[in-house]
Amino acid sequence: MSRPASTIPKIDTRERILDVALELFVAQGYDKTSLREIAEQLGVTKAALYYHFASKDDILLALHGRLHELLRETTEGLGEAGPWRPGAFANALRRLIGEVISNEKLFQLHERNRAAFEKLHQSEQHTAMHSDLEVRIRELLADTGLPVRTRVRTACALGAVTFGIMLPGDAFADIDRQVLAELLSEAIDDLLETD
Amino acid sequence: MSRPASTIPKIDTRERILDVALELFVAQGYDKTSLREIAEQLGVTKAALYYHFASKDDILLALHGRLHELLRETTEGLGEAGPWRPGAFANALRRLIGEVISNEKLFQLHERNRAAFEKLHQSEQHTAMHSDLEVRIRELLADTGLPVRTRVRTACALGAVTFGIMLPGDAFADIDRQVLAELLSEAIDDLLETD
DNA sequence: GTCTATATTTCGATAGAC
DNA sequence: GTCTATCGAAATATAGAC
Repeated sequence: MSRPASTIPKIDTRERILDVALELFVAQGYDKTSLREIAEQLGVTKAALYYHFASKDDILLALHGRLHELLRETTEGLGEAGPWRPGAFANALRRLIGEVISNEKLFQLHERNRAAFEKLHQSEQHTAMHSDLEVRIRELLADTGLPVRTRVRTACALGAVTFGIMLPGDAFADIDRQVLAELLSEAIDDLLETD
Repeated sequence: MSRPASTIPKIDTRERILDVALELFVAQGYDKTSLREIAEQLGVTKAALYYHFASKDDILLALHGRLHELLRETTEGLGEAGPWRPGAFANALRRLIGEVISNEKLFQLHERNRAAFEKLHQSEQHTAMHSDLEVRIRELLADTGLPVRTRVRTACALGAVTFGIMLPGDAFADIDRQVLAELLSEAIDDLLETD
């Protein structure tokens, strides 16, 4: 423990802000959540948030960064350059299932606030902050050189994983996460490896 | 044409408002779209909107009604009472593909503004305005009497159709809608009729 | 049915004390 | 690092003339 006592933060307020914001953005939506609400639930005032973040968008951007980091670790070294082969996507998706399950909220944030992220995407110069995965999926779906069937089924597989974990909410509360992961992986197989 | 000339509306302004609102709500999101924007694109003022609708939420509710009507027509007589058997769901889903394709915007509205709809859902007393389809899907997913595999795959099939049509956006612009419908139907088969 | 105001509220953001 | 206080902008909604 070489850190001087004077610089120890309360308990990393910045991260606590992000945790609360994530919770509220998922539950109510980004736009319908005010900074006042976040601050109240945290026991501080709005102004305090502005010490840690430059703007409301900046909070959203930081949460986007969490996902970005997560995807980078998961997908790095999977395909070096150029567009992916469909097989590589299947592998990435399978590998991703576990991450989505153990970071449900983070993915829900993106699924349920697509409009907000798109606006962030175009206005800010957070260039090259796109996740590789996201870009490559787009490339794969739009690649007219691939069989149409492959492209459509790729989208289906993506939807299957997304809905299989996020749509049901409480409806799948009784299902073991490990079992769920295996069933989803199996579904991906059926969608992407039929000929 | 028995309608008296004096009661002929300009061109059914109410419907035109809904059309513009649908377009903007999908493109920018419900919260980020102001009534001023809707009015401007329509060539009228904000106040005019309030003649036709009681509130902004009321506009969203009317659009929800459009979908409700659509689903009612599509699913009526499919299963009379009680929860659905999985097979009945597969049929409903297959039947639904065409509707989703030819009413893309309407479904996108719901997919991209789930937060707004949920708030509408709980605050307003638009009780019993839930679509049968929606309720029954929930029942099916949460039915602990069914095999877990069936429940998970039901969610997958739903996601496959949703993402297959809505996620890609322009990426599938080159794909014929009829072909797309057949490929999705095929994917549903693979997901729901494997043993 | 549509207009010109205007009321009312809420929110994001800033300034400056502590 | 957090507070009080406030500004300015934008949005929803209303009142009343035409």
